[in-house]
Amino acid sequence: MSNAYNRPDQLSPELRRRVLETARRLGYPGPDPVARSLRTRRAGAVGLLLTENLSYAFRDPAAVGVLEGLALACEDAGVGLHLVPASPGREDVAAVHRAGVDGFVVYSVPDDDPHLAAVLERPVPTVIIDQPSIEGIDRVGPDDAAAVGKIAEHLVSLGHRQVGVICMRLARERNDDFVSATRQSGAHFHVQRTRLEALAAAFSAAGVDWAGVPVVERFDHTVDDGASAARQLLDAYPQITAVICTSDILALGTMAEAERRGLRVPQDLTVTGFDGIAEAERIGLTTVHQPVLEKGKTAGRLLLSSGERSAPKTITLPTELRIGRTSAPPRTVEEPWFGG
Amino acid sequence: MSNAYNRPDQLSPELRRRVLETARRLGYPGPDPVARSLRTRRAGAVGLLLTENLSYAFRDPAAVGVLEGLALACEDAGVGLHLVPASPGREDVAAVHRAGVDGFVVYSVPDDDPHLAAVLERPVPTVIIDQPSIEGIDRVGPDDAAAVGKIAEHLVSLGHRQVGVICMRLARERNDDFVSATRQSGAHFHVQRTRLEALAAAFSAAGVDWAGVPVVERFDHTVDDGASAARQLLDAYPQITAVICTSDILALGTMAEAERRGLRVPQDLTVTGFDGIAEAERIGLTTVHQPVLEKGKTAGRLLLSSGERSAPKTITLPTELRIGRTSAPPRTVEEPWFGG
DNA sequence: CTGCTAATGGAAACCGTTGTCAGATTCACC
DNA sequence: GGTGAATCTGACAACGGTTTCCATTAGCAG
Repeated sequence: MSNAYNRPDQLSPELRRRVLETARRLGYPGPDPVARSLRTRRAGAVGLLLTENLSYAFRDPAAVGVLEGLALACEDAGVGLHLVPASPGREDVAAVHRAGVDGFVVYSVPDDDPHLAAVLERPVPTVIIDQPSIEGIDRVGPDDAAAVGKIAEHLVSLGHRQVGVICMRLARERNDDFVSATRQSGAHFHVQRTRLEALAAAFSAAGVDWAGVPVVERFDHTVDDGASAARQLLDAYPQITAVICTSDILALGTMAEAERRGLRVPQDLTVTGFDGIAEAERIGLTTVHQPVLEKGKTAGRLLLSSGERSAPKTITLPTELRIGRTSAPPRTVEEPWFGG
Repeated sequence: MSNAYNRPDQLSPELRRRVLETARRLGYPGPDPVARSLRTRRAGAVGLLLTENLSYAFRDPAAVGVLEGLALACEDAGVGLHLVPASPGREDVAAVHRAGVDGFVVYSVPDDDPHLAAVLERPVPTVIIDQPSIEGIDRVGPDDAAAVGKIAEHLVSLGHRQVGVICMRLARERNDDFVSATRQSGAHFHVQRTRLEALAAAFSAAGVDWAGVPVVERFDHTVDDGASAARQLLDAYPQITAVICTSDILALGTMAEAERRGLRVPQDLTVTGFDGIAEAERIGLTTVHQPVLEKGKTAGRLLLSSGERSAPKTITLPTELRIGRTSAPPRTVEEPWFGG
């Protein structure tokens, strides 16, 4: 029976025809995939864990890009992609236990995420995209420190010394406010922490006191949140000449807020992003581009090829500084030799 | 053992503790999800079949919206979403057979799709989004005929009589060209066929000979393909005053081509779309909006609630004509009473 | 101390497939 | 007719859980 379905070459065409005919007549719907998976020990699917409200995940072009790349890799290999239901709110780790998959791709979760812990307990290979970085686990991501360093250098060389930062969520607890030094250094999102550290290093090297640089955090990752963060930042620190955002989405919000205030970009305010999404490119945002589609694809391939490999692998993807129309030297407020 | 994990109340805490302790010591990774699924006859996942290159699926905001809605419904119910690998090219129906799922959502496939046939053979509930429409199978979709009728009425009332149509793929065989009457009426994509029929009915009623209305088809659904279709259409029929597109993506391409030609929209050319994606709204495209997120969510809920129900259900979602800045009365070429 | 009931632990059946293996049948060929 | 290869048949043991069922024990009352 099994042979008729799975190994047509092992038996005569006539017999195969007869078997299949009889099966059809008896209303047999074909081998049960679950039973088959149990026996063959292959589920034919890859799990994807992203601890983010799915709405946001699908609304962020960078996330969609990763998803697309991963789906492509799965499609190539003929395996399914299983989206694990894991909202940030619910602690429902059961979904991770229940997922019949051959491996997991984990996309950008905090290092103390319970779902992640549940994934790592399972005896299947795992690849992490972006964060966290865990000893012994495959990881794919950009070199965040270097990437952010490029942005910082660019701004420093333009002459910016009074800057502000808008970043994404740093921990699982919501904090839509300014960020303290301890929260910065204790951030559970490795990527955001690294980016802040890289900024701190670069600006400190340029003689800027990092402790005096305001950092605003937003839990949700939307354009509107970017705008409200920019408002909060500029209300408190109007002297700022450049706003550094750790994502393009937040930067788009900052642009909107700048327009609302009548600030011209880049003459009155420089704005930078991160990711290099299409929308950013269209409006000429200065940003660091990272290959999101490649990121997903690489993670998928890495996962599907594990088993041939023993040592854990870390793949660092290239990034590229894209200087657009939203960065320029700061407007020098005090220029007595111009004034009357 | 099973009780220790799943029914803590059925045994003494002491025993439970001892069992779990021993399990941990032996390196037991918890119950195997596949074996569990086999016994309980619940996979805890919903399959999604979309016979479209995944790249395009993720690039089309309407498709992403559906996906998002479906994912939300699954998240609510705590079940996974299993993307079945099924490119239009490969006839690899095995992936459908291999998917361990409790039901399928089928999104916009041709009525002769082999993957769809494979899904229907499986003894699990199925919900179809958009197309095809199959007797006895749950379906969720807009009232395409009525929706397109609104567009047609709008254009007719504006005075357009010389129109052209750009539509999506009508069959699994590629045809990036004008569409014959037989191909129109024999289209395997129910939605596209219905839309064309509705246009034919509306314009015929307005005294326009439908046989003389050119229809251009594109296999791939991208902005570039929309542009090339518009070029083909306008090269052959420069007298056209309005281009009706069966999707916003194609309409965006048409807008681009119009600009390339130096045609002002809407003064020189009226362009309409279908779907109501964000990008269309932003530029003020005249289109019919359909609630794509709701579509996915409704399909998911319908599928997950089947079993409580016996009679197949068809849910028709509301659509709304959104008149934007891309439609206006045609430029009257011969206006002798105005001329000198 | 006996008898009954309730709680609990352990054993066995079952889910539906695949893989193996022994035995039966067919067929060709010497 | 005998031999060997090729093909087919049928039985059976996993795979790793869940569920049912039964035996054992504990608790308690008479």
